[in-house]
Amino acid sequence: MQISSRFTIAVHILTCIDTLKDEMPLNSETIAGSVGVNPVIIRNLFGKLKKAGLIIVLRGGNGGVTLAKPLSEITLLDVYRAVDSVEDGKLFHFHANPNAACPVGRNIHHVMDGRLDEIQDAMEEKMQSMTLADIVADTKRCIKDEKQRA
Amino acid sequence: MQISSRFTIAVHILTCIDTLKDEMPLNSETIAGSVGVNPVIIRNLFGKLKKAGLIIVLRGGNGGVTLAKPLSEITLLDVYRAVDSVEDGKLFHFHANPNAACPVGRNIHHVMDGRLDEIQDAMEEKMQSMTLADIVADTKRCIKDEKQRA
DNA sequence: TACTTTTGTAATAAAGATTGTTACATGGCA
DNA sequence: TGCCATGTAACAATCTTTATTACAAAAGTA
Repeated sequence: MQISSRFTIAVHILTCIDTLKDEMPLNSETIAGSVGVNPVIIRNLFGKLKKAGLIIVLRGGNGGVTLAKPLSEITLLDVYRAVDSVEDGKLFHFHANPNAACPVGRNIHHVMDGRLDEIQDAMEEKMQSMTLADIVADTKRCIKDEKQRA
Repeated sequence: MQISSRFTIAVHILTCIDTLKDEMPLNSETIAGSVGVNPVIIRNLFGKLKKAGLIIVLRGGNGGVTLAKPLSEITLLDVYRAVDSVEDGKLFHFHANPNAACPVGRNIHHVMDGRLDEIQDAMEEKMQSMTLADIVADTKRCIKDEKQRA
């Protein structure tokens, strides 16, 4: 199955915070409007991103969300891990009951584990090489291009 | 969410075919016994692996399954793709309704798509570098070690 | 203090995928 | 004609995701 949209939504949230901070109040309601989901989904992700130290969230009038660190210090891997994109941090679901009475059944887990980790590492290293600063820079460039065309 | 156990089960199946071919009849029943799932799960995977040209499946008495090509020519990526490990071949689930009325909402998909593809490519390249011959060699070594210890 | 706004979170439901299981038709060989 | 194994349909159980309502808790303001 696919990796949860929590990940792309979280990137969307962080991009909004930096890109729209001078244009509108940044709360779960307005961001939900941009993402196209229920505000509670956003508030739950606020909780995870806050716990990971990526954002600061305040309650009450004039509350809302701000970044806790520079965009250049937030990698896609940080976001991916913050929102529990996969169960227990493991990308692959290994079948649970291989038969220990079979020579293959009792060894396959051990033989595959290292390789599955290598594959996951390759993916996570690529994620670590990309920062939110890259994403936001591209987004702002797109917006500027739109204005020029208009 | 995690990648379906169809992937690890399929690797288990192919490993059984080569490792146990002289020890027992290789049909959905015996392989299901090694994997620890219902034979119908195995038969459904037979269908996908067959369609991908990795195995040959015969019905009737003395039926069962054999490899369609050398293990060294089957990569983990081949198996991963054969069994539809992720929907539409896309690793990431992108939230479906970003708001086109928002500057971020109407650009985020385009900005992220290339990067998500890069991440997926990094993972798939690693998978392509590993063959079933590697897995089976390790498995046979484990089995030999077990016998020495006994 | 009372009011308003916004987060935090529980509870619930609907939809979708995975996995397990039974049942039976189909194909292929003796 | 039997026998055996695959192919597949049909269903159910479980789990995760996503959506939604409701309300308590916190924080600022009049």
